[in-house]
This record gives sequence, C-alpha cells and structure tokens, in this order.
Amino acid sequence: MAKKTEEGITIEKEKDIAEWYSQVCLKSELADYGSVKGTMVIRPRGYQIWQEIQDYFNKNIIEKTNVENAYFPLFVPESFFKKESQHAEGFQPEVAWLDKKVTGEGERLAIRPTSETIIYDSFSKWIRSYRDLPMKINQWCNIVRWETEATKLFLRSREFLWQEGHCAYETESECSKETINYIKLYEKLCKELLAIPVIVGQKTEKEKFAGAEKTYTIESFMPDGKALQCGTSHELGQGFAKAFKISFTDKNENPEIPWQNSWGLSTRLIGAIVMVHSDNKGLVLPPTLVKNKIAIIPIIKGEDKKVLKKAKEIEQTLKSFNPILDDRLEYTPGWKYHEYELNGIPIRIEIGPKDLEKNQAVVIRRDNGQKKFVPLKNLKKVVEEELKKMHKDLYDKAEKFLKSKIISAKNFNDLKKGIEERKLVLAPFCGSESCEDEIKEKTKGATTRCVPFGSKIPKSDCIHCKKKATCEVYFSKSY
RNA sequence: GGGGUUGUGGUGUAGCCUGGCUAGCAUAUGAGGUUUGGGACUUCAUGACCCCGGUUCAAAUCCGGGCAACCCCA
Repeated sequence: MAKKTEEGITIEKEKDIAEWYSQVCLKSELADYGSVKGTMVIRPRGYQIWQEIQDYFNKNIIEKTNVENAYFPLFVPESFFKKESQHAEGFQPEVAWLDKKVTGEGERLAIRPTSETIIYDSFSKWIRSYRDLPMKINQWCNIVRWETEATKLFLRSREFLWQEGHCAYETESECSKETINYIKLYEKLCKELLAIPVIVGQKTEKEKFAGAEKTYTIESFMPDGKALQCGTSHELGQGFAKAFKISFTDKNENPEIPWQNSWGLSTRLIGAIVMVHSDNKGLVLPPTLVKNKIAIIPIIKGEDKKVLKKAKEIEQTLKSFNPILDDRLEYTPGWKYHEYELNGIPIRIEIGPKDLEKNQAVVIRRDNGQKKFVPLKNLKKVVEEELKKMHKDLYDKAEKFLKSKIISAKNFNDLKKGIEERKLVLAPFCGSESCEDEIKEKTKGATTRCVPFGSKIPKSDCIHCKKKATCEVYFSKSY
C-alpha cells in the first residue's frame, strides 16, 4: 500500500520543466538524491520500472539473439584501459580512479566507465577457434562517469545502471549486420515497452563512441526541445581485438582477428519516460511498465458493507492486473485519486452506492482522465482494452509531438532559427569535426544527433561550410 | 569552464536587511474522536536554524572559510 505523500506537483510542466521533472521523480517516489554529489537512490517504484525493462530485455533480446548474461569486475587496471588509445583518450576526462596508495599495487585502477577493456581481456583468453564464435556476452551493472557538470536524476548522474552487450564474430559482415540489428531491437523496445518514439541513425565522427568505427543511436526528443540519446550500438571493427590480442584459428587453420560490437542502454530511459509521458498531476507510465495496473477505490458510506464486498469481488476478477484495493477509511476518495495519479497507476476504478444500484463501476484512465461507466460483467474486457489503448495513445501522442518538432533547413539561418525555437533540424552536412564544432558555437549549443537510417546523400552543400555534403544529419540541443 | 541564487523540524516556508522574548506558519508523522463520489474536520503529542571559525554581553541573523543543492551561460 502506498504511503502518504505530502502534496502533489506544484509547478507546471510548461512553465518550468526542470523543476517539474525533479518534483515528479521525487514526489512519485521514483528516486531520491544520494548523499554524494551526483548520485541517486533508485526507490522501489523506480527500480520496478528498471526490472520491467530488464525482463523485456532478457526475454526479447538476450534470449532471442543467443546472448549470455555474465558479470565482470568493477575495477579496470590502468594498463588495460590504455591499450586502445582512442578509447582511453575519449573516456579519460570522466574516469574515477583508485589511487596506487589505495590499491597497494603497481598501478591505478579505474572504476569502469564502460567495460570493453576488462571484458575483452577475458575474450582474449576465451576465444581460440572459430568454433568459439560468435561469442555474445551481456552484463547488467553499474557504471561510474565522474561528470563535473550539473547532474539530474536519471538523465545525468555520476553513477547509473545499464546493460552492456559485447560480441565477437568471425566476419565483418556478420558483425555489421548484428550491430544494426541491436539498435533496431532498442528501437522496438522503446516503442513496445516504453511507448517512446525514437529516431534511429548513425553518429557523426565527432559524436561516435571512443574507439568505435561506427556508432548507431536511438534518439528521443524531450518536451523542452532537447534530444536524449536513449541507447547506442557500436561497431568496433578489429581495433579492440588487436589491442587486446584476441585471435582465433579459422577453418583453414589460419590465424584471424575477430570483429566486435558493443551496445548498451541505461536507467536514463526512466528519465525519458518521465519527461515524455508525465503531466502536471504527476507520473504517467505506459501500463506495460507498471506492476499494479489498477487502483480500486470503494466509496464507503457509514456502516454499509455492500460496497466493500463488491470491491473485493472486483479485485478478484481483475487479479491478473495486480489491483490495489484501497479500503483505508482514514483517507477520503479525493485524496486517494490524487495519490494514485501522482504515482502513475494507469487505471482507477471507483465503486460506490450509486454504482451498486446500476451494477456498474467507474473506470478512469490516468493518461487522459477519460471516465467510463462500465457494467460489472464487462469490466475485465474493458480494462484490458483501455490498457492497450493507453499504450498506443501515449505512443501516438509522443510521435505526433516528435514529428511536429522536426524541420528541414535549407540554409544556415534556417538552422540557427530552428535551434533557437528548440526544434530538431535536419540539414545537409559535410561530416567534418571542426565544422561541427563551429556550428555548435554559432548556434549556442546545437550538436549532431544522428544521420537517420534511410536518408540519402544530399546533392546540396554543407549547411555551414558549403563544402560538398556527405550526409543529412539532425541537429538539436541535447541532454 | 564562467556567472548567479539558496541552505531553518520529514517536506515547503516566515524571520535575516536593522543581532535580543518560548524561532512563527503550513504540511507530514504518532494517538483519539467525527467523516468518506476530487486532497474533510478536530484535540493532544513529536520535531528545525548545513558545517567550522570569527565579531559581540548576546548570532538563524553580521564577517571569513568549507560543504551541498538549484538556475543561467559556454
């Protein structure tokens, strides 16, 4: 049973989204601030969402693509870390180190900002023959990236939870194909489980993962006009394999180097869900993510026991939705409505004396407040339908929003104006890192999000430097 | 990286400028009573000045340092 909360959300999403976001996360009891700067406590309600994501992931991605879950150590020796130079350089600014004084050993230890290095050290011992390939490993773990900038619950914290998949293949083509497949599976997860539409594409040279040849990404767009990277899949080529001396003997007894990819998504997704779906009453969640999909609220008058009896019958009928029957007498129905709205319970069912007479119950949807008077015999069917509809409606609404924010830029002014208006701007681009830096500076913070899948090489010139464009890329501000 | 704002019971705040009584209010929490179709009422109880130092007869208030949070800009 939910505990009493002080009050609801006191600021509107439209007025101050940063404050609103914090309030929703804290007051709906998804998370709390940790005592150490930049850390967060994921509370049971938040962790439950993470578990739903894990369940979906293990069932639909890990099992179906023959990946095995495992666990690797938290600490990465500095010597491992330095083996792949681009990787080391890229992550260097945000790694937290354990000093030699602490370790008592000859070298510092990094607290993993990602686990390529320590996992590939194991791969070098485990991979001997083509018969060992493909090797496909995933781990669920925590990660530390010592951000110095302002942090935000779920979206940017120094420690977070994620999964990281690491695979090694015999051939480049198999590796490429699978790298793309994983990003598409992430897209599917966002749609089916989170009701969040994303743009799938490839990162530019500047934005790709340190040490990767190609990085694919899914990008969602937040109501405040900032993009949020929701998951990535990296084609690593043979760089790490060479650095970690991973090799195998092929069918013809020749020594070969395997091709690798890695892919991950994190608790950041929980932040995306809050941002995209929730409203001024509090949390709104796609029903798939919620264990207790229904709150049943009996309206009890005096000594009358009939209503409560009926409410208990309804509880039994709807058992598969794990309903909460809130028969507490110390709170008024109105109070309970607010409480379950704040906490994002998808459907509320009210049953009172008036309903008893008509043999019905009142079904209210959390996302749109829609109220339906439903004959008791149809209750289960209606609830089932509404839950399904709710998921679709949430997705459709978010997709409509996303589409409304996308514009195409023909010249640099369009781009600048679009960024000022907090849009997601598609523009022809040369692909150079320095050009990207200059655009960021001139637009006050626009970065490239991705080159969307299926886009063609434009015939026009780069929106900024006027050299020949090599791709069409989305620009926006981002988290 | 640069700038700004703010730290008072569990939570949100008043008081600070102009130092001085028992640190006020709301909400939450515990116990009791009355209630129950959109955050009911009531009685009693519990509970706070971020940390360290300085000035002073006297510091929540003034000064210095630290720590933390939030916001804006790069």
